[in-house]
Amino acid sequence: MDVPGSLSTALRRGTLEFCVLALMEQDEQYGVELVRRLGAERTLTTSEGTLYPLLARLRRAGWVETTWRESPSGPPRRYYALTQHGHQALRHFREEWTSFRDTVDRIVGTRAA
Amino acid sequence: MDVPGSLSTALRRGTLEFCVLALMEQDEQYGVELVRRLGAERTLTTSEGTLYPLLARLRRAGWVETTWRESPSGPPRRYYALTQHGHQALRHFREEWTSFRDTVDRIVGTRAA
DNA sequence: GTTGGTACCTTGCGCTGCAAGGTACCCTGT
DNA sequence: ACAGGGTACCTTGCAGCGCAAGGTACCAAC
Repeated sequence: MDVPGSLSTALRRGTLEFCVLALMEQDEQYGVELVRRLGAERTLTTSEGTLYPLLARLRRAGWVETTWRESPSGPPRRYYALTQHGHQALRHFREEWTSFRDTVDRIVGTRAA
Repeated sequence: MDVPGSLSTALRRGTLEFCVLALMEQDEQYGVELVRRLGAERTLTTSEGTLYPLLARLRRAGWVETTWRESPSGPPRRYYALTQHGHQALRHFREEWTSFRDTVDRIVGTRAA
C-alpha cells in the first residue's frame, strides 16, 4: 500500500515509543486517551493495534508502571506512569534524537532556519 | 541486543532511504562509496547488508537508474543516479520530514533553539 | 435485555535493517 | 602462473515494529 501516509508510518518507527513516554511524563495516561492525543498529531496518528503492543513493551522494559482505576463512566482504565528507568530512557532519547535530527537535516538539506 | 546503537537503528527506518537519495542528488554514486559516506555519520552508519537491498528497492520503485562503469582499479562499479521520480520522492520526503521533525520536537521537548 | 459507547488486548502480515556469508574482479609479488 | 589482498557486488535468514482486523468485556440508558 503506497497511500500517502505510509511515509509517516515508516518515520514513526523507533520514535513513537518515546513520544508516548513524553506524553506520560507529566501525568499518568491511559490507552485510549493516548490514541486520541497521538491522533491529534497528523504525523503521529496511530491505532490501538499499534499502541497496546507498544505499551506492553514499555512495561516489559520497566519504563512504565500501571495502575487500574475506575472510570467515571465505562470500564476501568489502566493508567501508565513513567518509572525512573523510563525518565532515564527519555533523556537518552532526547540526546539521540537531537543528533539524528541534525544529521538528517544536514544531509537532506532541511536544516531549520 | 541493547547496544547503544540500537536506538539509532530504529530511528533510521524510513529515513535512511531518503538520505541515500539525497547523497545521490548532486552526483551519481556507487554502493561502497555510499556505505563510506553514511559511515562518516555516526547516526547513519550502516552496512552493505542494509544498503544493497535498499538500493534494489529504489531501483524497483523507479527512483534511480544505474550504469556500470569501469573502476580505475578494481572491479566495475554500478553507479546510481536519481530519476525524475526520484527527485519528486525526495521533495515529498523533505516536506514530510520537516513536519514530522517539528512534531517530535514539540512533543518530546527538543525544539531547536 | 438489547443497543451503543468505552476500554482493553491479540493475531497474522509486511516491511526494513542487520549479521553473516558468498562470488567475482583486479593488481602485485614471487 | 598463481596466491593473496583489496575492492565491489549481492543474497539469505532473522528480528522487530506498525498496522488492519478481529475479539472480549464493562457500563449506562432506553
